[in-house]
Amino acid sequence: MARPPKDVTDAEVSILHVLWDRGRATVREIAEKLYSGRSASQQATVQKLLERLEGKECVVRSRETWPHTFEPAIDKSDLIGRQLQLTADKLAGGSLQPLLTHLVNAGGLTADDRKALRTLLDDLNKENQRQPKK
Amino acid sequence: MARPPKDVTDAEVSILHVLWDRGRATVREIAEKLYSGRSASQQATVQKLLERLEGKECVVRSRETWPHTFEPAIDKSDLIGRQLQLTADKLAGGSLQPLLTHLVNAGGLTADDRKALRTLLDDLNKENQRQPKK
DNA sequence: TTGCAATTAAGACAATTTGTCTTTACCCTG
DNA sequence: CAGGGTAAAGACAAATTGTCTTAATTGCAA
Repeated sequence: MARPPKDVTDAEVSILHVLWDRGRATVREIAEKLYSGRSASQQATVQKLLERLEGKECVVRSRETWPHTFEPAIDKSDLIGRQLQLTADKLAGGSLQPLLTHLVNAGGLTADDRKALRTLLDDLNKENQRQPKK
Repeated sequence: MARPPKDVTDAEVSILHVLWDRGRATVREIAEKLYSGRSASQQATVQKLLERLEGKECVVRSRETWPHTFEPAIDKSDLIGRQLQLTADKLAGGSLQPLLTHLVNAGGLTADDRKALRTLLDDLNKENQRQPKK
């Protein structure tokens, strides 16, 4: 019945992609980009989606400007992380490790990718030494 | 055709978890496990969810037995992979790499996670050595 | 064999989600 | 102040989701 507040929907993500690209945009600009048109109803759709994104605190609306301008309030990488955690909660008891395993095994990593990953791990370990467990 | 298998809902996943644990189960067993009860309606709910899972080809029903028994038709890791690909499609242009990057450098990993990842990388390197490309 | 209790099948149901659109009120600039 | 563009509010249908009801089947025990 009551579905847990699902994350950001597809249409909303498409809006976010425009904002991530431009940094800031008006309803009209977004509508032109997404629908290659600006009929009243299309703009209203964008307006509604932005309103919902605002409610989810994924965009910030500047009401001082006219027309209002919108900025993303969340990074693409944050959204990726959120989505990954959702997947982990749903399928792996909340642990991200199984996702990692899958990505490394099936992610099509090149030798260079693996090398870079290893370096990253080394850095993380170093950092962890300096700041041991709390 | 090869229409991407539809997404699996939360209630459906909880059914799959039971099946992954037991390997095979009847409606009644699943209902008892999930709802700690076996009222008619609860079993009907499980029945319906299994029917939908069957439609999504996520479980196999054995109609020769009575009552019917059900087996998972998809691994947990397959489902994880499917979900990861969905996330990649939605947020990373279909590439899994950004998800990996995020997992590694966004700090969600424990020391054990990192250790496990390092082992994974070792295995990949070993495998790669057998087929050297210079 | 019959009758019963469990199981299956079919589908009704409300609550929610989602993307879209309509309507109305609002703000600016010419 | 008039008009076009914009915002706000919300209506809308279609689809989803989890649950439940009813009816038809099944296998077993009496």
